[in-house]
Amino acid sequence: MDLDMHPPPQSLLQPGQDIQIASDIDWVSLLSGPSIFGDQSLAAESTGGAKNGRIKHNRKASRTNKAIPPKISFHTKSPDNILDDGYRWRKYGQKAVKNSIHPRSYYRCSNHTCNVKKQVQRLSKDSSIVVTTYEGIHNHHCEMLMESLSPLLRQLQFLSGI
DNA sequence: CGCTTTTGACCAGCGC
DNA sequence: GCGCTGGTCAAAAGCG
Repeated sequence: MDLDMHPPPQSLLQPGQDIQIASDIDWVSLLSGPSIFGDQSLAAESTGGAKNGRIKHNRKASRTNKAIPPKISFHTKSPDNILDDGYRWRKYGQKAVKNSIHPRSYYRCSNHTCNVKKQVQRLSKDSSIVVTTYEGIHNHHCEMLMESLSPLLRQLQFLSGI
């Protein structure tokens, strides 16, 4: 499998942060299908309809289907909501979610040509755990990321081979 | 001045 | 059909 994705490298984490790939991940389904946290809660790449003439994307396509971009979720033990993964993110929304006292934040890659999104939410059970879900693949490189990515990438490739 | 964050409104999907 | 929910938009405000 080609692991062309860019999870947050550990070397970029702040001291005290403890990154942990979500437990019991089925890597195959994770990389090709719905999120491990449930399609309903985290799926919605292309959403849509129109708002005052605005064109939105087709949400149904993402719910029912098939062409879902890869999603990678991380559990990160950190006091900070923002996991510094080397990329620049622009926040475009925040929502209170059901069954959680913590709001979910929505970010997009600041690179205009890059369509990657991520969602950040704290676990209601354990406020110190931040769940970061990446959706899509960066179509550009980040030097800071690439420098430090190698060790984790090797680990991911190992895991994907299991 | 350009970029980011905040925040309320809007929309579609889903369950009933 | 209606209400709930999650995801997105976009204007305004904030910041360096």
